[in-house]
Amino acid sequence: MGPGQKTKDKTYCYKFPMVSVTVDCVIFGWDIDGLHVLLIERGEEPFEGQWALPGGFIRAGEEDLEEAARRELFEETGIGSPPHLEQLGTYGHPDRDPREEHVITVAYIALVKRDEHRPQGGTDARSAHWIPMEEARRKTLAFDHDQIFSDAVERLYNKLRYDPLGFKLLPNKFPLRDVQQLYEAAIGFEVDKRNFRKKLLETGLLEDTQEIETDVKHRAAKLYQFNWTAYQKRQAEGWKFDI
Amino acid sequence: MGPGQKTKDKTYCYKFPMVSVTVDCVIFGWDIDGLHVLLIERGEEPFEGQWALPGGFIRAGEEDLEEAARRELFEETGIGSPPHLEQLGTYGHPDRDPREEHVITVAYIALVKRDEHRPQGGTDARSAHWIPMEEARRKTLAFDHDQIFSDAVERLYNKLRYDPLGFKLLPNKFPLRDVQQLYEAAIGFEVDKRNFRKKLLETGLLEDTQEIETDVKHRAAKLYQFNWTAYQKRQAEGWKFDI
DNA sequence: CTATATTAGTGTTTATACAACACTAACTGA
DNA sequence: TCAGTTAGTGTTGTATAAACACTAATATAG
Repeated sequence: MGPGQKTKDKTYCYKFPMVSVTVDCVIFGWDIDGLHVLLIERGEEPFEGQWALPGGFIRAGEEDLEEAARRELFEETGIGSPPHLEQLGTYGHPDRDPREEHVITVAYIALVKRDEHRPQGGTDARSAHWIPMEEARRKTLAFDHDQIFSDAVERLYNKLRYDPLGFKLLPNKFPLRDVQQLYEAAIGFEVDKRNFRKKLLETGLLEDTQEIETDVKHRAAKLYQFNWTAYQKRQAEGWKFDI
Repeated sequence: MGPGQKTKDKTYCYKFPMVSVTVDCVIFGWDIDGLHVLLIERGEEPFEGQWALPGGFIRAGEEDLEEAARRELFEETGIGSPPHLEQLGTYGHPDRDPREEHVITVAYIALVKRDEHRPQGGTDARSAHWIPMEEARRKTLAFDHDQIFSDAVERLYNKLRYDPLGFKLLPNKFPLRDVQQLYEAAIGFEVDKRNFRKKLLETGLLEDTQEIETDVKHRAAKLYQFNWTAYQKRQAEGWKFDI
């Protein structure tokens, strides 16, 4: 298994048939009216015109998988370092791409804050849009992206329970109501306000910023922020977040 | 990005540099004296003579990733359909393989039962051995296999708590003591026998086989078996295993 | 065959965590 | 000033988890 030989006509040759490797991103963003996911309308075949997850081929020999995901994310959202990025899994059925070659994809989950995202048209004649979760679930996505998307949603929903991941979707300063709404959207049912706030606050990781909401048509709520450094310290001592 | 062109001198040519894709398996087996992992001694460069996880290149265009893992597992252990096989993650740093090309690997975790495994020498002039966990942890493995191995151990240990995965490492019929020992080995501390047995039995998923141990130098314990079909039914109703 | 050693097997009590529940306070806008 | 809307706050019952020690069965050695 030798390295690819570059020939005169700019092709790369190998002793065995190779697979192509892409990186696809499931980018979640929390907005005023719920959880959204970033989808693109494909500008080229296959699946031209259909909705898909943003992604692209990795640059062999040049970048790590996570670097490729970060690059992809930047191209679509303008966000260089997302608050959260994790590998979801790798999908490699030989027929998952209708083109002749075998294309496997490494899927990543990215979370971005609604107050950091600068809306941005995609490159490559494909346009990126924030799609509300319910709407996204109803769409049929290109390739096996339906599978990837539903795996990502499941992972996100489970992980919210034992990882303070959710705060990475919120602005830096937020009212407790927003936290509750995010969790309720995630787990799919409503929870008791008093119990939820009690549990949140008794972690000791939420700091009262002494500020309150503005531009609101009723009593303004206090704004809190999540203390990430304290969380890391606690985590290092073996403490587990659980909500 | 066109498919590879096969030329007369048996090479496959592409317009872009490609990455090679391998599948590596972390195969766990529970034996009379604890948890073991299957490692091979590499028979060829790079890292000749060093310990490594079993693995190999995938057959582009022919097989799915899981198929490749299953094939690899069969070659090493003779086990065709492992009781458990799951994807761990994909590792793709451009320099993780000292050879010139970019090799990414999709890592799998496999669990096999001690009473099903037929010990088997590996192929390719490399020999496979069951290594006790403590010993394996002390070894320096080839490539980035130390990282993969420790990620696998962490995943296994966490997952045992909320998935009856552990029973896939035990023989079909087992005394409750063995279950407790497995869990204690996994979580790293001892638990109370009465509480453990109570919790285990009140799931209703363990059936008394009416048999007892033999060849034991003291009072023989009852043998139980895990009712997988009942478990699947309960799981479908939303019930969660938790021990 | 008796004594000793080894592991199997069994309930209760206490502490802790979770779940259910309803009102007053603050602010906005008509 | 009144009506509408959301913020904010404790207690009590219930379920789950944790702590704890003895008797029963069998093997083996003397």
